[in-house]
Amino acid sequence: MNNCSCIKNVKNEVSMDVLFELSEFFKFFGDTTRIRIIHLLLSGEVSVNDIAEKLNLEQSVVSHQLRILRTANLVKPRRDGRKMFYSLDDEHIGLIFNTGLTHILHKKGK
Amino acid sequence: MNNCSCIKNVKNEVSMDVLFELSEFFKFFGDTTRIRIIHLLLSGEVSVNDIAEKLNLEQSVVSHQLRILRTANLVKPRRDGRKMFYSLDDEHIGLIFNTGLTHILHKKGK
DNA sequence: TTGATACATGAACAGTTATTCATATTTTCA
DNA sequence: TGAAAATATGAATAACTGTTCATGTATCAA
Repeated sequence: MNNCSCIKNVKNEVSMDVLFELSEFFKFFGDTTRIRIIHLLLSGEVSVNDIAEKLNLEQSVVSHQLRILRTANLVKPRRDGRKMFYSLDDEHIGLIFNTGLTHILHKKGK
Repeated sequence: MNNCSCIKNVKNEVSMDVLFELSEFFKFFGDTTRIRIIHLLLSGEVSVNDIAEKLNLEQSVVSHQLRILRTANLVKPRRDGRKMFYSLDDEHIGLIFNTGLTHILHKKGK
């Protein structure tokens, strides 16, 4: 056998780096404001002001959270005049959202 | 039409309560220690001391995090003598873990 | 250019949370 | 019963995070 660490990446083995990134990734979904924004963007792109109005949040709060989501490449901006439209930037986001949602609804169901 | 709030639960509509619970739920995955514990338990039940040893964590840290996961019904304990074996308590946990993992690996892939 | 609109950002504050250390509880075995 | 092993818990601390408030930047229209 070989005890080189390169060989260690067998099936089901996940490096600590990946586990760290994974927890960092889930953190983005672990905030009410962000999850509400993500949920809203699931149905298409929305401007910053519209997000704030529809979610009844201050514009500053929305901008701050959008910056976090944008830095993480979860949302992407598009400028149109003075407005900024944000939309989800990753195909996985909806999947993860719905997987969690299914869990919650299933739990409430019984 | 009927404006009773009961009728409001149309497709794609999620109440703020559920969105709040959803974010609370994702928080459990948003910590490195907990995600490492969850990952370890994916392959079966493990005792507290074994978790601490395999993850190189203090026993106290593991117990504290296990309590959080236990309170949230994400893990369940089983006593055997003086040992406590913990295992995942919900079929969805592995699914959510893997959905996130797929995202991370896919992101690193390109 | 000036004013107004839309958005971004920085600093400060408050609330939350994970870890550490000490100690308590539970079970087994001599 | 007493000691040891395995785990749980409480309090304190330090670090992190979201919101607020004030202000800065960019774009358009007159």
